[in-house]
Amino acid sequence: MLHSVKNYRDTKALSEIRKLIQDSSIALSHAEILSMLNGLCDRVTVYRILERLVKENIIHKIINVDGVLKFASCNQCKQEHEHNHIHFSCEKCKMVVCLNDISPVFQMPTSYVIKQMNFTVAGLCPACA
Amino acid sequence: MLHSVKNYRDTKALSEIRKLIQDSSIALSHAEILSMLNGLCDRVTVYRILERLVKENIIHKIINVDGVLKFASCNQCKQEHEHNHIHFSCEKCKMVVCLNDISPVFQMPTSYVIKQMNFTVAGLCPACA
DNA sequence: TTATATATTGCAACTTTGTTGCATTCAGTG
DNA sequence: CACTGAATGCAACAAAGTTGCAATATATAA
Ligand SMILES: [Mn+2]
Ligand SMILES: [Mn+2]
Ligand SMILES: [Zn+2]
Ligand SMILES: [Zn+2]
Repeated sequence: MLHSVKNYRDTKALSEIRKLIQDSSIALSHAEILSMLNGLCDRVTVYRILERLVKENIIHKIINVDGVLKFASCNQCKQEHEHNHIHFSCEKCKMVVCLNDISPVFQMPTSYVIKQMNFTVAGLCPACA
Repeated sequence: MLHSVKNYRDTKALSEIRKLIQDSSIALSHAEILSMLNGLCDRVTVYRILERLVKENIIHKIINVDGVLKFASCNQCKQEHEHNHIHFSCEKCKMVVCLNDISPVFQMPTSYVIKQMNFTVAGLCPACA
């Protein structure tokens, strides 16, 4: 399934980055991932691998309220990213976590076509409150 | 009320930027504001004025799904920013609008302290759909 | 009106984040 | 092993945002 559309190749950097994100309980930024890799690959490669993992629906992007981009594993996403859940961002320890089972309910005017959503709530996490 | 805490001064750039944002039906980015000012002031000054207007609860920041930062007038914000409404972002014409009367309903675990929210829905606006 | 204090600005320099082109390397296949 | 093109590293670039400091302009007092 990973190599369905294009002839993707399994590289050391790819599997390492995927493992980092999947094993993390919180969402990670490009900078955090790069430093955790300890020089395994170039920063441009990290950008390209993240872009690829997003395209393959293995991870998803989270834009934080402070503008920092973070990445987390996808849980229910199959054909398309389905991110109707809330992302919580701690203002103190800066961690970002997916609250996969909390989906806000709202009613849009019918004239709008919805393609993606990003719900971010910021404040203090249980550890910092 | 503008000069309550600090001795703020009323400058040409400040009033011009405030007017631009208040007269706009859609949220504006730093770059958009800068170009609309037509060389009235330096780009650093725009950053500083936007920061100040946010601090004074006159405008609020919107982080778009594509990571672009936009600014819009505050409607109901008094002491603190109260942004429980949805921001819609059109993927085609790139406009961002506050849907002030659409507030998502959701239930957070009690262990989290909520300080701010950012709800962005992207897709096609009525004009582009 | 003029003088004064300091808030605000412009400019240069810098950082961070993200992108692109191209030569080189390496994973997958026969 | 040899071949093909996907993946990588590197340099160069662009956009966005920050900081320090000297110069300027606003509010207020004299
Ligand atoms: Mn998520
Ligand atoms: Mn808004
Ligand atoms: Zn925390
Ligand atoms: Zn549109």
